[in-house]
Amino acid sequence: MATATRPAPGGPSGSSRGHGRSEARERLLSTASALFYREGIRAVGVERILAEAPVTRATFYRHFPSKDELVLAYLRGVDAHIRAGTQAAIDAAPSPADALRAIGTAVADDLARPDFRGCAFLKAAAEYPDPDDPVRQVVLDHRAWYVATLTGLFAQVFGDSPRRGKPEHAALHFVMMRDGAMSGAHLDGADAVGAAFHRGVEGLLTLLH
Amino acid sequence: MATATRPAPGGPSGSSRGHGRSEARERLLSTASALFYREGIRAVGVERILAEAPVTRATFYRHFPSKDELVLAYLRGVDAHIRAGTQAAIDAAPSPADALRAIGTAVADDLARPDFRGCAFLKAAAEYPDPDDPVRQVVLDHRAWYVATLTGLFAQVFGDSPRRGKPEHAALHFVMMRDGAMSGAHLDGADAVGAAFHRGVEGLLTLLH
DNA sequence: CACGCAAGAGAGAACGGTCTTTCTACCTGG
DNA sequence: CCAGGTAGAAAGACCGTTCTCTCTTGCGTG
Repeated sequence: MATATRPAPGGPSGSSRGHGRSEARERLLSTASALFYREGIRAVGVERILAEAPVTRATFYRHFPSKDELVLAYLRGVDAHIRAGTQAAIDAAPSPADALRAIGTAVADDLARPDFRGCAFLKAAAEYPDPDDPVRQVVLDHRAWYVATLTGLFAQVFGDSPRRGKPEHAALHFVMMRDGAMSGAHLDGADAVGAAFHRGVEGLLTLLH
Repeated sequence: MATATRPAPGGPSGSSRGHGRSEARERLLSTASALFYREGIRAVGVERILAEAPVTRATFYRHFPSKDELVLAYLRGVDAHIRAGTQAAIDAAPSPADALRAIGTAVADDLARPDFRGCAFLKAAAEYPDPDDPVRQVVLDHRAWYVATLTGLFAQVFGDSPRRGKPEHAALHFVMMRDGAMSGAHLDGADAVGAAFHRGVEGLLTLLH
């Protein structure tokens, strides 16, 4: 009985046979995601992840061919999560303007979370400066989707009174404020930056109704 | 004559005796600064810096007790450079509003530089998540100075018509747009983001004259 | 003036640590 | 049986740091 610290050998969900998703894989990904986001990608070694998952080296490399692939899975997970939340906010909003307001509120709520540490994509891009890196591609895809979504919403808002500027300009302004709020909140204080972002979004919307 | 590849044994400036600044030290700092900014701090090893300076290991550790200290010198150099440029822009401007416009133009010019890779301080903060790290302190000092400077200028502008909001709010809004533009420019395209930032600053200024 | 010496800089070996990755061996449940 | 898990050793590369040795330069002293 030398195997003392073992976390439920069988696992709760029985069907962990398929190679797609398994209990160890999910533990691995969620633990790594939290560590990558909180302490940085390069700063977190495989050893740390294995210790906190907890999972052995062999299991890790059976599910992910390399650490880089785990990093990509982490970013793709954040991307999927944000896209789903944004789409839900749009579907629930009674008007395009309200959808934009809801997206802005979601950003402001993020800033106020106690474990908020900035935008996962901007941080990842800062750690991977090579433009050809697959990590950068995921970041760029996410941002392109975000700008396109905002542009579509602003275009609908502009449809009513098309004399206040271009939808692309409004979307870029929104993203610029979001990026700034996300980058500065945990440095200058979430409350003040959140309030500034809220005023900015409100100003952008009342400017063109 | 085995010493083939040597870069001017004596050096151009003779008085390299004082331990404060020397020719090798400046080469070291400028080379490291460029590498840190372009490829990231953690990603650049001492080996790379020594090879590109070029400088030997012994010389490096004679001038800097550790790589961390070199990183701090890099950030303090950027800080000093920006403070000097900003102060010069303020002194040259005929009015506080023009000073703010000049600071905005300086930011926009930065975005358009071909070697622009984002804000050195935001990137450094992303690579050093520990709030107690000396690197974070330099970043926080720089940002506090920046916000204070902008708040002072906006307060002077508000002095004429004090009914349009608080100077702190305007300064925070300016910084938020700057951070966003700095973070997104090399991802979404410097031209579009620079134009959005310019429109944002212009809007912020015409809103309260 | 000649000499010697301290100091800055070059060249390179080497140490201890950490990182990612690979490998072998054993156990368990359907 | 075998797929997926645990356990642990270990290879190979890289990183920051320390060390020893040599060369050159500038300056004060005898």
